[in-house]
Amino acid sequence: MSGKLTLEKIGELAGVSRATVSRVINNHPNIREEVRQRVLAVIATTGYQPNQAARSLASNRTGLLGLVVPRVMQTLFTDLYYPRLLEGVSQACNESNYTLTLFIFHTEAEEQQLAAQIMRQGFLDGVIIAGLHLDGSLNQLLHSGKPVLVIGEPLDYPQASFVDVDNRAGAYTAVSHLISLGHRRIATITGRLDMAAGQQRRQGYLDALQEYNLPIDEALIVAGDFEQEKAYRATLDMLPQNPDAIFVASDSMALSTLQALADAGLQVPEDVAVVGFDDLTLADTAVPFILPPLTTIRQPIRRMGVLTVETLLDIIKHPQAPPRRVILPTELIVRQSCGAAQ
Amino acid sequence: MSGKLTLEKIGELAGVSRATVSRVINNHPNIREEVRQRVLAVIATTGYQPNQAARSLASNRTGLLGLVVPRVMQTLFTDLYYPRLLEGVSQACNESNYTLTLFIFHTEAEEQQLAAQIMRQGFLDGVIIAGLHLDGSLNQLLHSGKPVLVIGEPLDYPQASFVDVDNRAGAYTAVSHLISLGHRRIATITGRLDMAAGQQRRQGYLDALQEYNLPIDEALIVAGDFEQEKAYRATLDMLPQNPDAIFVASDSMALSTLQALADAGLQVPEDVAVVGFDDLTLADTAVPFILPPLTTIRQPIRRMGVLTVETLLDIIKHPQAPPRRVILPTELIVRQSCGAAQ
DNA sequence: ATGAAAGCGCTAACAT
DNA sequence: ATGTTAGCGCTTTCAT
Repeated sequence: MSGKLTLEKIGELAGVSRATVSRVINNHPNIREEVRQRVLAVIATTGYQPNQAARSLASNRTGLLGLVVPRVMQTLFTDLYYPRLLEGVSQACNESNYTLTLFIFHTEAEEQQLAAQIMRQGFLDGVIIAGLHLDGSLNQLLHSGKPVLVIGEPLDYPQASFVDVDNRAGAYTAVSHLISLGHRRIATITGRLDMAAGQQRRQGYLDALQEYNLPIDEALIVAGDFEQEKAYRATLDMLPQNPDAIFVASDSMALSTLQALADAGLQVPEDVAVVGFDDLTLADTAVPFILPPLTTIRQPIRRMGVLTVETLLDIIKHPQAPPRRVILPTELIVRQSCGAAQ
Repeated sequence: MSGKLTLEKIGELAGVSRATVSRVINNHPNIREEVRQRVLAVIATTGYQPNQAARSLASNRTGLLGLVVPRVMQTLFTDLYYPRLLEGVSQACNESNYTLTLFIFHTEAEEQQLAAQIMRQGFLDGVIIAGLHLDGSLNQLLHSGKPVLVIGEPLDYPQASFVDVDNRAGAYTAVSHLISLGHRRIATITGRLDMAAGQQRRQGYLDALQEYNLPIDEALIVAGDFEQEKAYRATLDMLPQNPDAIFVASDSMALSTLQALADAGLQVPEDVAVVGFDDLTLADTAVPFILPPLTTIRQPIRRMGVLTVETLLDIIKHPQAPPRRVILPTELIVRQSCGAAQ
């Protein structure tokens, strides 16, 4: 090995110009097969790897995608939502030869500083924002001209491209299921109503009741804000209304609801049926000690990660096309808490 | 705004050469304060951001750190180990102005392909490998000359720099605790013995017994391999030996042990005391339905992430120094499964 | 303390 | 189908 390996050197060894080597590497057409093989052979034997920085500088593409996890979403790092999302995102990046960069904001100062960095020209080819919120420095990103995709419909930015699950339909399915099991006084613990997920899950609940001509009782609609403590309290406070079933807008809250019901001496599903939303760890068999196992609406989180990358790459390829709105279906997972399982 | 913002343009606007602007940006000494202020003002008003690719090409540094999660470790993405590690790593990267890139291997093909990419010159300033295993393409990385740090002591590469917790001492503490509670027939479900964590936790168990002059009974040492199913079976198979306590080498296995004990009609901690290792979700209060809450050895996972980055940056700065061996202490978390809590 | 100028290694437009 | 060449935007000697 003599010195650093560059395109020039490879060309020299293969008896061609550096431009030809570049073409071979980038799979250009119009290369004689024989030459291509010769060049590839030299590359293989030398172990040559192109210099990414030089490449980016010349081509104005970096092959880097950013995944941004805003500060407000941090609490969510306590369940497996992000790990699963990350798996999907990572896999799709691998498959499309992009490298994933990760930005997790811990403080507001970080958010400020990193937002600038993220928008830097010639640094990221595209950005995924996992959970947008108004109050950050991130909204600038949406106007920066850089390809951006948001996970979770951002209510305040109707122009933004996003990927989300069909929260309304999921909630509708959950509540319809409870109705089909004979329940009539169905309550709901709602999520944050300033987020699309919270709003739409509530709407799905309302739609289902309406569809089956059941009365809508405001006393049965209580706020949980996606927080466990609030859900626990809300459940206890609402119990005097004698619900025979509860649709809880997230599994994490549903756990607290189960706890509250247990503390109130009620049996699930005998006294009150419960359906959650998300199908995160808590609900599935990885933790076998939850009694009773939670019937829930499964989000295809991993798939969402994959689609996010694919959609973002499409945006990068066609920057002028109108905003993308990708909405994935959910799935009802029947376990014991609804009383349907035998 | 006229055209693209470059060093040249900033220099023009500030009435200096581009070299001076570069010096200001990179905090070189020997810049007149007045000039520095003038340049900084122009940068601020124009919103100029240096082009990272150009920077990297000229300086041979990218500001990119890689975190590699090998394929074999994938199963571990079912608990919160990696999310917590990621938080620490990410935070430390933010603080030191490095950008984190994430590589999760899903298939062997991916591992092959990405390993080459990761080693590429001028791409990553340093690499963290979270869980090394022999059979991958990753061992090449250790010989590539690139700064590499491994999380978890790699048994097969004594020369590698690593960060790990003190597994032996942690296990020793766990078992000593059980002994101090009066237990004498203490069993252990071991982890994978081809990993340092598995070996050392087993060793800590042995050391504690020896220290207190308790007999070592091979029938009480059973293999769980860090797998829940194996742990479940191992527990049931070993019960005829009448242990009065069990030290389980991971919380995830400990859950299966609790399940097995429950299925065998035994009470914890009354009939058998249990202590786990890791202090992941399963053990803490985020999931309030586990009965009984698990006494365990807490790993400072997040802190490990932070230290990993700091150590790696130190390796980057002093490449010639001898390999780093960073070992963090663990902590006994007493809950109900050991019988010590009132 | 500042400027001039030589690359860093690659891509892509142009030429042949 | 391949070679020549002009940058890409920055850092970093080397002058002054």
